[in-house]
Amino acid sequence: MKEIETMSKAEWQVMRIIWTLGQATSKEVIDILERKTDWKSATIKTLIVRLQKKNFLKAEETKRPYVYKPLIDEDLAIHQSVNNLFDNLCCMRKGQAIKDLVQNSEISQSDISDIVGALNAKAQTAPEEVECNCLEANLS
Amino acid sequence: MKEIETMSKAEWQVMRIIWTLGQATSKEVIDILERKTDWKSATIKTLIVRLQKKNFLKAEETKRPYVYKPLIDEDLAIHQSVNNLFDNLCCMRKGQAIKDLVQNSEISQSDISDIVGALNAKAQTAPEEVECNCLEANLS
DNA sequence: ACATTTTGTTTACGGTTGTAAACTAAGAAT
DNA sequence: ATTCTTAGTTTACAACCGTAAACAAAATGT
Repeated sequence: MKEIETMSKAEWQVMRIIWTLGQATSKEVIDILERKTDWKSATIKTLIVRLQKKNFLKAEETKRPYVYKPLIDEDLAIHQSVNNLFDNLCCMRKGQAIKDLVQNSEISQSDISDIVGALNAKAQTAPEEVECNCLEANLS
Repeated sequence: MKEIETMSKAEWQVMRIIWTLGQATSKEVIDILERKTDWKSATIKTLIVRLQKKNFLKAEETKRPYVYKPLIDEDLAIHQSVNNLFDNLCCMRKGQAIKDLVQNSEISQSDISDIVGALNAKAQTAPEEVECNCLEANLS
């Protein structure tokens, strides 16, 4: 009884290639991943099949070789994954987790300005302290 | 051949309680999680056992009922999980992912300042653009 | 047309996770 | 001491995941 499909680590690698190329044949995906990883082509085929079953990819089957296209937007997928993970965290600690991410990620000047902008907006209504609700019955 | 143990979603819930309390008996954990979720006590016992096998928890077995204590620091666990997820992402998109997180998380005033501070430091050396390496053979 | 190569489909297998019952041992109550 | 209750251990089972071989169908080369 799973409500929302999630993407496994290996599946992410496949999707990234297809998102970046816009679309791709299995050969393209396999060539790239055989350079990035030590996966066998059979493994990569399995991942493509699973991504289709999960409705993250579709195959254009009008002619061979099939062309695979994403069915989910990359930014949406990122949004869902990241927020899904943050749901696990104590809300009191999310701020520091974000700071840690900032320090450990390469970020462009324009993204930095963007994030600062978002933070300034946030500061208008942000609380002095965020309460930990790890022991509360309450959802989230 | 798994190098680093990961914490599953359900296991996170257990750890959060024990981190917040500092230590806890199984009864305490079960009482709290039975209010937060619809898990049976048997399920929660299983999670506690698995967390011990993964070395995230240890039981103080000197007297009954056992007292369970965390073997991993909460901030370290968060750091590992979050960075592990971010490793899946196209590096070009991490900035926007962080912005999205900022917008969707409750963050305290002091954490906001902290993050802004980190961003300002980052801006000293940040590149104009971050290159996508989704198709590169290169690690990461 | 037939052999070979490429690409897609099916099957496989061990480990993890969500979910939990059953069993056992140790405390508590009478 | 015997029974009830609580807490810890063992077993279970289906879905998902990493990993891949085997098989089938289509395209390509000769």
